[in-house]
Amino acid sequence: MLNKKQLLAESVLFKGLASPLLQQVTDLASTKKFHRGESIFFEGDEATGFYMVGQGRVKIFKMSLDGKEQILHIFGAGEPFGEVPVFHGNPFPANAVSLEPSIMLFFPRREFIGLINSTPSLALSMLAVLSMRLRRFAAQIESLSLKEVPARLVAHLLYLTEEQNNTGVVTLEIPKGQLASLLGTFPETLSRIFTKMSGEGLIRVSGKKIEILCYDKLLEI
Amino acid sequence: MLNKKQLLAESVLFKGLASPLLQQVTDLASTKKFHRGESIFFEGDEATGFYMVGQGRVKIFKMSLDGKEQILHIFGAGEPFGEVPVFHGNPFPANAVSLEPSIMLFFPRREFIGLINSTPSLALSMLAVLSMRLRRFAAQIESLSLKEVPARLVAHLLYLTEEQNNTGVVTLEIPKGQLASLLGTFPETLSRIFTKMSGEGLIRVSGKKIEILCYDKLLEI
DNA sequence: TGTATACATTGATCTGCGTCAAAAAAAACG
DNA sequence: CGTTTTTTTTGACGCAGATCAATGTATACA
Repeated sequence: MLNKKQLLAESVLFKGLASPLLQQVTDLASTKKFHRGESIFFEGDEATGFYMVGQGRVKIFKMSLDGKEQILHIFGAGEPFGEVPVFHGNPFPANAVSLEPSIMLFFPRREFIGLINSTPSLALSMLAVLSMRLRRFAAQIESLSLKEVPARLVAHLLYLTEEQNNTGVVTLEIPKGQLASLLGTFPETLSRIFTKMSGEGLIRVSGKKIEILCYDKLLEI
Repeated sequence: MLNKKQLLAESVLFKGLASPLLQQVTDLASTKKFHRGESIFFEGDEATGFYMVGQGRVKIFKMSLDGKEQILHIFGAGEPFGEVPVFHGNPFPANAVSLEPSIMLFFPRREFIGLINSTPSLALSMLAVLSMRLRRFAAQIESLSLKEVPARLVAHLLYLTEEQNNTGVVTLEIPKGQLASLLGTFPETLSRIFTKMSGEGLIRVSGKKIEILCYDKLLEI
């Protein structure tokens, strides 16, 4: 089972909230299970509230007419998603599917806005979350239009090393095909780049483990 | 001269604010003039507050090491910019330069946060603004990675037609080279696409005026 | 443990568009 | 107005990476 209150207390959004308020938030959230590959919402759906990952992972993505997808985010436990339409009333701007068996918390729009109205610190947390996302998006746009694919891959690997605060070995938490979509390219291209970089002795790939061999050379890309 | 209070009263951010509060906001904002091409802030600068366009236009953009630029936004009168770092404390994530002789209003961070703390409706307006931007960014990312340049141009033209709620003739408010950067491409490429589409009888270009000749065919792209 | 499904790699080909160069057109400005 | 500066257009060329097709390798699930 999932300890809702503890999860919420540790999330960016509700961290530092006074205990009675936290209880209020906890009561507000309903939970729902999703299995791997199941859709949570679609682009264009009316948004009656937003979600937070309780357990598992979600992928947020856009889709073109001919079925190509571009991943916008991948979120894990404690991260809110689908909050954007809550504040301007439009429908969801992208799709969400569960990447694995997951539990999602759902916060109904109207009640949540009420809560924000009476809790300035919550409003500020939410502003911080949205600001951080805008930052990431700006970086992603920069990346897509100013860098070529190898550079995007390197940036992502370095980002992962930092996130997994570690020793030169990063673990991909998504299949390589999905990573390709996240980087705005295709599985074939990504695969070729992996082999090329391995050949040059920059990295060593084995399954989902990637070893960073030559940190300096990577930075040059 | 610029009527600060009236401008603010009509801006998305402060619209609907009670008069005494509006006065408070007005007093908070200092004004500064910029001439065409002048920088307002740089990526990486510490952010002590945010801005709003009083008069003129700003371009918000990222720059690669070798000098290529990708425009993220172009803002006109009444639109706030540089608000993102206010809420998470990091430096500015992009550059801002004035596109023409402009007047900018500046809101110091600390005081503004204080104001939000005591004005829930202001917090909600700000949340709405940030949400809208996230939406646009998501669309831009989709566009960059899933569509080719002609499709991006068409999308932009249709967006302009709507914004200028009019009769099949849109006016570009920026030079074509800048438009290229906004679309994530280069002046040469954009120029070629314009000639091609003119040749096909889809549009008619003369200077900054673009006439939409065949609405339906454009939609197919 | 075998079989089905998803994921990954490799090769061959094609093309959109970035890049360099240079001229023409338009706009800015004294 | 004429001159300078900026913007736009045209041409030739090359390459990163998308696309098609086929095979090899993990992973799931009965």
